[in-house]
Amino acid sequence: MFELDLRSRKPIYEQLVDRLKQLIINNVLDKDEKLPSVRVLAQQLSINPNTIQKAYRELEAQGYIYSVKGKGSFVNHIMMTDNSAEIKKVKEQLKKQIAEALFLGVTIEELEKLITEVEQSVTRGDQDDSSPERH
Amino acid sequence: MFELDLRSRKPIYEQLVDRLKQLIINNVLDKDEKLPSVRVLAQQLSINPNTIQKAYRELEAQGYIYSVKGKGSFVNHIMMTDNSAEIKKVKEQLKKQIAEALFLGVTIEELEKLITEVEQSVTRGDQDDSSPERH
DNA sequence: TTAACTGTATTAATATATTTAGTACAGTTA
DNA sequence: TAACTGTACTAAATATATTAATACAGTTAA
Repeated sequence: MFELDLRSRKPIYEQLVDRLKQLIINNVLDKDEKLPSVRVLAQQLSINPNTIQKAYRELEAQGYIYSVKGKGSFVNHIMMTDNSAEIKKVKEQLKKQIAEALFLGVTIEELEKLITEVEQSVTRGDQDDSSPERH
Repeated sequence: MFELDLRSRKPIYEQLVDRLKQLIINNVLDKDEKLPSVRVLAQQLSINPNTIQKAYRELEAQGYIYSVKGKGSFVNHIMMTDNSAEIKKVKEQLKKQIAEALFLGVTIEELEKLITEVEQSVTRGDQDDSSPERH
């Protein structure tokens, strides 16, 4: 499904969270799409199932996925969840990164170009009303 | 000088790096301004000098400060260093954060407003030609 | 020159965080 | 029923961060 850097200073479960977020954000994974089970993904990546579970738990806490016992873990309809806390976080982080970029010599024009690029690369995923029952 | 969260999941030395970067980026610390010595800052913050040293080493590697044995550590003229690698990093990080923000519902207008806000908050520091000798 | 400062390096011990391993339980699906 | 799913828990192993103590070399000012 994707590659990990087992030698990275960044914990594996964090890499997993980041990578899965990317896939969800860029609509590579559709709404309600089933993620690999913790055991299957663990085997594919040759890491412990507990590590996958930790990543999935974090993604669920942040509202990106939801899990149903016995069924699996699925991509969430993000708008259904309260993500105001996440928005605040990402905005604060963005301000720091923007300040750093400006300091390093990146121009405002370049920053605006980045926004345009990202916005165009994010293709909208179609809506789909058939969702797994959540209990 | 500033406060740290010793209970945070984020390592102390990383908090130090981030905080000092902020101060440098926002011109709270002027070019060639002397930072507290590793021992003094360690005492002020009640942490080990080695942890300060680790943060300073990282800041030096990223080009934000330079250190002279026997003299001290000083804020760098960032433009004198090759920061293209740092620029590439921060741009990549920004793209991820922008994608996440858009996904969470932040509008492009809000993103552009963020840039304006940051740009206005960063007051330009005056140039100063008297620098410590680097050897 | 001396005393007190500076950065830097190294080793060892400790503390904390991450990952693995193994097991168990409950719900789902065919 | 058999094989899947998420979830929880404890224990052990591993990796990382932090502290502690010491040492060495360059700088500064008395």
